[in-house]
Amino acid sequence: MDTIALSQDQQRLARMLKALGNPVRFRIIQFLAEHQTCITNDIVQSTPLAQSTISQHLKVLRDAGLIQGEYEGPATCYCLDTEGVRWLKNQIGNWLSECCQ
Amino acid sequence: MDTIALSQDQQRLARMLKALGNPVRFRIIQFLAEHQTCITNDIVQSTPLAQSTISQHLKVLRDAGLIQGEYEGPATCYCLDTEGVRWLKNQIGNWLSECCQ
DNA sequence: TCGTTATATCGTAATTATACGATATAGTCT
DNA sequence: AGACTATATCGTATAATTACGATATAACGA
Repeated sequence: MDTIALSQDQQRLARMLKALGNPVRFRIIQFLAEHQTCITNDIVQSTPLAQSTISQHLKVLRDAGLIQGEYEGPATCYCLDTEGVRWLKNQIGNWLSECCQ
Repeated sequence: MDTIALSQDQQRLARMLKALGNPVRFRIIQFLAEHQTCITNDIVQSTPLAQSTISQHLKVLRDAGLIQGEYEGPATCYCLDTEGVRWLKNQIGNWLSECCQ
């Protein structure tokens, strides 16, 4: 599957899906959806995992374009990347439309 | 994230997303969508990967409920699990509907 | 029954992901 | 400047994934 590569969009989509495929990251997205916006520590507090671990997961989600983070004083304020999430939902919505409804 | 576990549906969803997050498996799904139905060897031929590798990927997709396979003589005939794909598309469609469109 | 064909599974090596503690960085307040 | 707070990054151990070749399984035809 190296010769028959994915398109740019498909690569982006696969990247997002992979990011979401991890249960911890999936929960982080849910958490952000419920809380609109919050700092890293809020997310850390909601889990039994170490701060460094969560920070790592946040990076993956950020790189995938699913969340955004901006500095607020010493903290980082995270929220969903609604643009990215919408794009993802759109892609999946149109995906395999010929065969699966 | 062990204490605050995912629901049954969310686990199933995450499992599907993880399966699709791999570029090889993503291409297999595309291939099946284009060819409707085909045997393992057709998929193997379309890639530079070994037969055993593809077989392994097919198992992951099958376990995730994204494809179905049934024996046709010595071969296995694969096709999309339209039920599963539709469920996935539905889940993503309704997902985060409050915040993202 | 004995090949032949098509897959699945096994054993295993190499890579990637996941988790942690320790440390670095950067803003804030005194 | 110095202490405090919140995060990110580094180094590293462990686990999971991905790939391969070799082998097992199961149907089919001579």
